[in-house]
This record gives sequence, structure tokens and C-alpha cells, in this order.
Amino acid sequence: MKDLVDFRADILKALAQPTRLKIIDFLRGGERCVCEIFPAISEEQSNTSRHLSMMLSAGVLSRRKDGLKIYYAIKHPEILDVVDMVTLIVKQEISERHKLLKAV
Amino acid sequence: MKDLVDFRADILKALAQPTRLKIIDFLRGGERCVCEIFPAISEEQSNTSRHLSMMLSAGVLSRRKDGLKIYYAIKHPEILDVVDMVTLIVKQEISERHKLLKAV
DNA sequence: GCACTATATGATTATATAGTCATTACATGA
DNA sequence: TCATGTAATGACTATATAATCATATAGTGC
Repeated sequence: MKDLVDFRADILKALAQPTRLKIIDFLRGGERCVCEIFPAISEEQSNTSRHLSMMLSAGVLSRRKDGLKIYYAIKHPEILDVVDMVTLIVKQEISERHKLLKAV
Repeated sequence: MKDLVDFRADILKALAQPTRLKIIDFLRGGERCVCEIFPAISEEQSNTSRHLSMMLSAGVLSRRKDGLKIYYAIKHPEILDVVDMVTLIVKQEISERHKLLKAV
């Protein structure tokens, strides 16, 4: 049986991949259909579809049908907070490593 | 060449695994040596060591030597904010799925 | 029903990951 | 220097992941 720590890992895993991060970033503008998403991130339709359904089942995205098109959106605003906080950490890391290089 | 999106994925990946989340949770109490960490999370010493060095190189943990012992600590306080925010999301997801079940 | 568009899925491949056991490296103190 | 305690690494296995190509499914309008 899955416990809390596994669910937390699932959410984080759903964010922890470059293609998926690009999708998240693109969806900052609001819900978008698959046909808009995959050209925007320069990935194949099928690959994009897989990443989308992976994030859907992890609880990161929501999905809405409208005729032929399927619209995906970020489900919880906190997802963006998480991603933004990580960007902050990365920037700190990069500036630290930069200083270390200059110190040589 | 690695770009920003890859670094973000690296940080997230370093958090996106149950064993590593257990380590992070244990390190909330402050820095701990490997000999304290692996019994606390009930994992083998070698496996624990691998996860620790993975998180070290991702920039999630810091490391300090003191004689025979190696002390690891959470490097950026924002790491805990990220993990806590994810816990929040998980709780929202769980209560939502619970409601869906009851609705049947 | 048929053609068309949009999305999802099956099969496959290459690569990455987590874990285990055995061994090695390293620091300390007798 | 030798025995001991602590951490890291090599070799290996099983499993998961990301990506691709081809195909299937499903909604729309004729």
C-alpha cells in the first residue's frame, strides 16, 4: 500500500523531468490543448501525450474535453510555487559554483 | 550543455524518491552523520551513502567531515519549503479522491 | 457511413535508477 | 603498525523511464 511518502515522491517525480518542466512552464499561461502544447515545447505528439497523462495521474494537471480537443491545466497553484522555489535554489547554486570557480 | 531546466529537474529528481524524502525528513532535526541516518530510515549503509552523495552533487545537501564521521545537512532552507508545499498538495489530492469515492 | 482532425496507446529500444553484497579507503587510537 | 569503526565504491541485477514509430480510438461535419 502506498503511503504519504510515496505520494510525495510521485508529485515530485512528475515535476522532475525537463520535458515536463517545459510543459508546466508553458501552462503558466492557462489551460492549453495538446495540439498547442507539443509544438510549443518541440516534442512529438505521442511523447507529449504520455507526459501529460503521467502528470494527470500524479495529480499535477487537470484535463478537460471540448470536442476533439483535450485541454490540460495546472491543477494546484502550489505546483508553480514549488517550481519557482526550485528555480530560486538553482540560482543560488549556480552563483555559488561561479564564486568557487573565480576563487581558483 | 546543461541548461536551467536541466538543473531544475536535477534538484527535483534529488527529492523525488521515497528513501531520499525519508532522509530529508530526518535531517529536519539538523545535521546528522551517516551512522545516524541509515538506521533511522532502516536502509543499508551503502544504499544510504549513494543517496546522500546523489543529493550532495545535486546541491540539496551539504557535507562536513569530523574525524571518522561525515555529517550531512540540508543545504538550503527552501528545500524544506518545497517538500512541505508538496505535502500540502498531496493532502489536497487525497481529500479530493476521498470525496470522489464517497460520492459513488 | 466516410474523410478528417486530435489524442492515446502498443511495441520496442536505449538508458537510468535503486538496491544488494562484497570490498576498499580512510581516520583514529591502542 | 595494527585493529577498529565509519563511509564510499565496484560489480551486478531487476525494474523504471523516455523516446520513437506505427497504429488505434474518438469526435466532427459532410
